[in-house]
Amino acid sequence: MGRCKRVGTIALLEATLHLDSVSGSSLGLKLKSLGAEADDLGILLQAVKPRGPVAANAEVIREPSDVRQLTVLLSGTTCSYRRNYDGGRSILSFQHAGDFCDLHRYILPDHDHEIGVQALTDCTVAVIHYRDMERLLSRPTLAFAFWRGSMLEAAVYRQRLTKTNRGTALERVAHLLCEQLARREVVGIHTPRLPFSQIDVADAAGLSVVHVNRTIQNLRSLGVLSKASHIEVIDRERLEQLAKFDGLYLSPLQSFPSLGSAGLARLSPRSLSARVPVA
Amino acid sequence: MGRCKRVGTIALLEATLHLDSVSGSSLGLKLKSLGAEADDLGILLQAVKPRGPVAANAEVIREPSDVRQLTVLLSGTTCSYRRNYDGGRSILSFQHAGDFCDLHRYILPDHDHEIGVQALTDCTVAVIHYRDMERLLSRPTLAFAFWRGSMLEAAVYRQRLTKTNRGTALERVAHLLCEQLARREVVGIHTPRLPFSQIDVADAAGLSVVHVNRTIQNLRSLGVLSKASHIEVIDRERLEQLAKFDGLYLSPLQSFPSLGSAGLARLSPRSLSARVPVA
DNA sequence: CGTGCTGTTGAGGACGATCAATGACGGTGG
DNA sequence: CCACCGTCATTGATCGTCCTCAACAGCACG
Repeated sequence: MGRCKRVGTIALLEATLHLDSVSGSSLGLKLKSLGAEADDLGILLQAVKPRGPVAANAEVIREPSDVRQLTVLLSGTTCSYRRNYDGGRSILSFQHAGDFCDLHRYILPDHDHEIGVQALTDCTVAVIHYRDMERLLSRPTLAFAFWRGSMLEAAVYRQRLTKTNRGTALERVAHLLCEQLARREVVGIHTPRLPFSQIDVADAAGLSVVHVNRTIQNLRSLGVLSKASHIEVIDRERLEQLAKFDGLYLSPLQSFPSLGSAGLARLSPRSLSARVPVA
Repeated sequence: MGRCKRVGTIALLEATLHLDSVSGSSLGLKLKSLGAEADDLGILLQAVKPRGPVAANAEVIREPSDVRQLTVLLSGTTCSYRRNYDGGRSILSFQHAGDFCDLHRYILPDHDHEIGVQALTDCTVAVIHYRDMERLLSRPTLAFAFWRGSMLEAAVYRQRLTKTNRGTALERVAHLLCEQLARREVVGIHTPRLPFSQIDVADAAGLSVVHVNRTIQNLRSLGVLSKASHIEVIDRERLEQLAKFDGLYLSPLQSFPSLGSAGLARLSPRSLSARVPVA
């Protein structure tokens, strides 16, 4: 798998493309985390066309005509969301530097046209035209990287599904924050401060703003978040405890000894539903 | 994209592989719905090795040693689930004939080892060894079909996320049922009866069994479900109304006129969260 | 004819939604 | 410089959906 072939060469390639080295290296780190090799990055970056800045709160994918291209986030933070019938916003996931904003509609047609992408901070974005994708995908390792990207997205949704359905408000919020911290680290962002408003958190966690506020105050009084008016994690370990967070699902390549589902013995039929304390 | 090249040839190929034609054609239908061509099906079916029956309530993926192969469901219904800390079962999704049970761990290593697959009815399954996958994936249309499969899975999760977070119990349950009906139709299953217990529905919808029971009784009194002790939809249209169901996200290939996000004008910043009645 | 699983019903309680109002902050224009 | 405005954060009070606990009925199974 793609070893660390020195970030320098990547930054160099990016520089030739007028991508600033910081954001570019986020894209590079992201792709390496998906198993792309150093050669792939060069090829890919040739296809990445800068598209300039997007102001906070603006839509990243503007109109249907953006359809024939893939949008990639170079810096800043965005969210993909959907409107629910009553006009509310449901945030499906966040994107950080290096993430693709609309990979979901490259292969599937725009059935998910109802999904929007909104900038949460000032951002810079770039695009890859669909006609260039074929060339990129002809490289197996790169094709696999894209596929992995899709599956990672699915894994994130899965995780959210389980944490969201059951679980208290505190767990949901804590888990959401943990996930973002972990995903940002993958692309080289290590700040403890997250660029979300409480409204964003509410829409992502499926809670009311009021209750998110109270939950955050709770986290603050526990010494997990700073007292500042923004969201800043100061005791990450405790946060992960509270969230019962296990970041394994976010690292696509790290293999580890097959521990299997050893503990999960055959239990009686559907009574699986019952709260059987795991052996 | 993949026209209907006559199901007969598919059935023939399956027969030579000792796959019964009914279940085989589910797999065929599924793959065609993902854009695979008739030629692809032949190639694929050569790699599909029958693995025999699985009794209701048993685990489909038995142990870690099943890791180097993909499991595909030929007949019956299964669910993929995860245990949450308290021993409860969270159902992530259902599989019907033709669906892959563990595609999620082909490209990603078994980070999601904690995901189990349980038979809800008597099933027959087959496997594709990973070593055969490379050959399959060398065919672009087939590789795309697999990728589409992953993305479709993600789309299902997305939909569940929005319907599950917000939305009443009745909506959640109704939507769940609608989704299964639609997905079963894709693979040629048109019966109005669904092979789930109320416990399964509860674990999938993130509700307590008691409340699911009351919700189902509600649906029965509305004339949507039959009074029988199993789950049988007798007024599907009404069910889809109640669920606000739009099955578009389940049909990966059907393209349609770009209707874009016309109605969603640029609104003021994050107040998107507010219940702005959609213009 | 018990045993186990699923389905059903009742009562009480908790978590989180909703409604309403206020404070803090930054930007804009007079 | 200050009044005005919009956005976000915060607080209190009330209400409803859904959870939990508990018990029982029907049914298949041995």
